Amino acid sequence: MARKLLLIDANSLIHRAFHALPHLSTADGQPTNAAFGLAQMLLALLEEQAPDEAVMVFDAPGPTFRHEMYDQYKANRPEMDEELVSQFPIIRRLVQAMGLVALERAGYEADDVIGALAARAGSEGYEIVIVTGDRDLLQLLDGGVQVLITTRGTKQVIAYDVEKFTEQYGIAPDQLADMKAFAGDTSDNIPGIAGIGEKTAAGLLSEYGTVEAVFEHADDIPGTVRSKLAGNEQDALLWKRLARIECEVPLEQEADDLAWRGLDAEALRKLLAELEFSSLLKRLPRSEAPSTEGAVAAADPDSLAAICDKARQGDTIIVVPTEHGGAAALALAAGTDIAISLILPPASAEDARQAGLFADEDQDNPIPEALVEILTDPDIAISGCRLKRLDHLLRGHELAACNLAFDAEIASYLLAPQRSDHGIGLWAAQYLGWELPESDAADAYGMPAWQARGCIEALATAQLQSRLRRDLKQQGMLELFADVEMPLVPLLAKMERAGIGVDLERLQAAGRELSGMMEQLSARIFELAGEEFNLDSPKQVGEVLFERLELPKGRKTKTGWSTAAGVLDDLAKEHEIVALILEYREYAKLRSTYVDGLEREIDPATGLVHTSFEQTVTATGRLSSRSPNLQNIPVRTEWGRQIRSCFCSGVAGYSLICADYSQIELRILAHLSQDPTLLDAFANHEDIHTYTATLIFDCERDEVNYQMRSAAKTVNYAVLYGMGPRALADALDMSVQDAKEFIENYHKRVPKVQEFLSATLEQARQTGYVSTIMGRRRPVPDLDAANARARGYAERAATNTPMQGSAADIVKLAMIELDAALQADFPEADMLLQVHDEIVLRAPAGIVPDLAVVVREVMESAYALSVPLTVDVSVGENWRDVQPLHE
DNA sequence: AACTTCACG
DNA sequence: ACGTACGTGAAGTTC
Repeated sequence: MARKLLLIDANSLIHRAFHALPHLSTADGQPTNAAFGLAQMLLALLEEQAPDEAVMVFDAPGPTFRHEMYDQYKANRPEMDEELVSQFPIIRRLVQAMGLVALERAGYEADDVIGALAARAGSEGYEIVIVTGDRDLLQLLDGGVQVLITTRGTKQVIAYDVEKFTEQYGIAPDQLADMKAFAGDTSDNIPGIAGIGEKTAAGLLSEYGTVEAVFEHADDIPGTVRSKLAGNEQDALLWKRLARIECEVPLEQEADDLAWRGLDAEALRKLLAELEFSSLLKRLPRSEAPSTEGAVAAADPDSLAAICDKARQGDTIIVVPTEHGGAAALALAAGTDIAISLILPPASAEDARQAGLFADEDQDNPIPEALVEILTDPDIAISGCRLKRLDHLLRGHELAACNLAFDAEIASYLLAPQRSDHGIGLWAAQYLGWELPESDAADAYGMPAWQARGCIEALATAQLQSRLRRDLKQQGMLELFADVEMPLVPLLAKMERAGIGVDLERLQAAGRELSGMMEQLSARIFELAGEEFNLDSPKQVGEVLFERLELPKGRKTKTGWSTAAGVLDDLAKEHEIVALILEYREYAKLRSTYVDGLEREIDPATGLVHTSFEQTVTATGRLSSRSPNLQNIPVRTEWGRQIRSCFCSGVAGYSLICADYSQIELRILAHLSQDPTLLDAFANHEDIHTYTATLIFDCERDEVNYQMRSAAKTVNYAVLYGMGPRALADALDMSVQDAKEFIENYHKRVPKVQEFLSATLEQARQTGYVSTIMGRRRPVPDLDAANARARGYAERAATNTPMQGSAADIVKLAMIELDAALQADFPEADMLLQVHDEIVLRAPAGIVPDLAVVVREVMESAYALSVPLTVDVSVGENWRDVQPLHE
C-alpha cells in the first residue's frame, strides 16, 4: 500500500480554531482557544488518518515573493490579534509533542511549501492528504491527492478529490488560479477583472482552458465579456501568478525526514495538563503512571537515606499513608522523581494479628530514626494526602508529626468543594493522565498494589502541589488553607483520639424501654389496621394508610405517596393509627440509629466512642462527622434527650463543657448586610427572636408572647435559608397569604437584609460563586439553569452559604485558638466535639470554672464582626444535663 | 444502589 | 400544577 503523507496548513487551522472557539484561558490568564481547537483537530486527524509521514507547514513571517510581485497582496489582512500571537509558542510545543515535523520557508507561504512537498511525494507514489481551511489549496488536487477543508468550526472536514471539485466548481483543479485571475479573491486582496465573476470565468475556462488561451481567443468572445477583458491581459496574468501555488520551492534537508513519530504521550500529557485541557487528556490513551522506570520502589536503606537527605535539603517531604487489611505503609517522596513505600511496624497486637504477623515479629523493625527526625522536625514541611490519618498512624507509634503543611485533598476541597471525591488520583487523572493502580489489584511496580498506589499518590502530590497552591493563591484562599484548614488537621485527629464517653448500661436500658414501647405500639397499630405489616417500610405504611384505611393522600414521592412526618402530622386528626405510627417511628429511629448503632461504636476497653471528623465533605465549609455521626445526637424530644444523657466525659472526675455560639448565622447576616436595625439589636444584646417578633407583628417587646417569638424565630431562619411563603405557611401552620405578609413585614423593617441577599445573588450570577468572610468559595453553576427547580435550589444555596459558611470559618478558627489556649494553660482539658456552632470539651471538675471563662473569651473574640459574638457555656456530668454557667 | 425517612445545626 | 428552606449521615426497605 502506498505510504500516506499528511500535509497540514498550520496557520490556516490555527486561525480557524481561534475564530471558531470562544475565549479560553488557563487559570493564570494565558489564552488557549486556538491551541485547544488545534489540538482537538490534530488528535482527531492523526487518529483517523494514521499517516506514515506528517508535516505542520507554517507561514514564515515576513514578505513573500508575491509581495514583490504585487505590493497590495493580502494588504487587507488585519494585524494578528495579540491573543492569538501569544498562543504560538504553545502551539509549537503542541506540534512537537504530537510528534509532527514543523516546516516553514522564508519568502514563501505555507501553500507553496505544501505544493512542493505534494509534488515531490506524488512523484514518489505517495497517497497525499492536505488539511486546510483555505480553498486555494484545492488547486493541488490530483489523482493521488485529497484535500480536507475544515468547516463548521473545528469539528468537521469536507473531503475533496478531483471529481468532487470538478462537480462543484465546473473546472479542473489546476484551473483554480485561472479562475481567481478573472474572478479575484477578496481574502488575498486579488481584485480580478471587474465585472467577471466565478460563473463567467468558469464558462471561459471550460471553453479555452487557461487565462492565456482566453486572451489568445479574445476575438471569439461575445461583446460584453470581451469589452471587460479588453486591456486587462497583463493584470490577469499577474493575478494568476499570485493565485497559483508555487511548487518549485527549494526544500532544505529538514524536509527529508517527515516520518510521523507518533504522539509523545508523556510530553503531550504534561502539556495538555499545563494548558488545563482536561477533556483532551481524557481522550489520550491511559497509561499506568508514571511510566518512568524505577520511579516507584519498596523502601530500602539506600533509597530511604536518599529521600531523607533530599527532604532535609529542601525542608520538605511528601508523605502519604496507605493501609490494607490491618497493614500500613508510608509512601515517601522528596521530589517528582521517585517515591518509595515503607511498611510500618504494627502499632498494636490487634494490627499485627490483622496483618497476619505475630506481635513481636517486627519489634526490631521500628520506624527508621532518620525519618522520625524529619517527621518530627518543625522546620520540615510535610505535604501529602490524608494527613489526619498520618497523624493517627504516627501517634500509634508515639510520634507526633510536627508540621503538617499541605494536604492535597484539602486543597482540592477548597478549590472544588462540591466534588464528592477529593483523592489526588482524580487530579492526577485529569491533569497528568495518570491512572492509579486499584488497591485490591495484584502487584504493581513490583510491590503490592495498595503500596504502589500510595507511591503514585505521593508522586502526584509532588507534581501537582505547586499548581494547587497557585490556584489557592489566585483564588484568595491560601490564608484560609494555611491558617485555618491545615492547622485543623492535627486538632481533629486529637479530638478523634480523645473520644467521648457513652454510658453503655444506661444506653442499653433506654434500648430496652424503647423496644417495649415499640412492641406495644405495633400490636395496637396492627389491631387498628386489621393486618400485620412491616412498620419500617414506608411503602407498606402507605398501603395501609392510603388504600386499606383510605386516608387522604398528601405529597407524592418518586415511588408513591409520602408517609413522612409532615404528611402524617396533618393526617393525625383523621385516624388514631396515625399518631401511633408517628410515635413508633420516633422510637424505631432512636433504637436503631442511636441505641444499636452507637453501641457498636463503643470501644469496650475504654467506654469511649471515636467519631471521624470529615474536613472535605460539605459544600459550605462545615465539618461533618461519621462512624458514628456525633453531630446529630437527639435533643428535641424527651426520649431523644434520654439518649443524649448517655454521653458523658468518659473519664472519672471529668465533666463535660459545652460552649455554643448564640445565633451565629443571624449575627453574620447582620454583619454582612450592615442593616442598622439588626446591628443595633445585637449591639444592645436584645433577644433577636423577640426583637424580630416586634418587627413582624408591629408591636412592643413586652407584648411578644411565646408563640409570637417562636413564629419570629421561624421567620428569621426562613430568611436565612431563602424559604418561600408556602413553606413558611406550612411551618407556622397559617395561610400562605399571612406568611407572605410576615416576610414582607420583615423585609420592610429590615430592608438591608433583602438588599444584601439580592446583591449576593447578583454577584454570584456574575462570578459563578459565592464567598464567606474568610474567602472560602462555593461555585453555584445552576443560577442560570433553564430548569426552574434547579435554579431555585441554586439561588437558595447561594444566599445561604455566606452565612452558613462564614459561621463554619469562625468556629474552625475558634477551635484552633482554643486548642492553643488549652495547650498553654489547661493541658488536662480535651476538646471532644464540634457541632457546627458548639464545641464540647471535657476537663477535671476542679478547673472547670476557670476553663469556662477562657473558652468563652477565646470563642467570642475569635473573629471581630460588626456585632458582638456571644457564647453560652454550660457544664455537667452528661450531655443532657449540662447547666448554664453564669459569670 | 437508590429511595425514604429522620436525627442534628 | 408542582415541589416546597440550607447543610449533613445513618438506617431500613426495595429493586
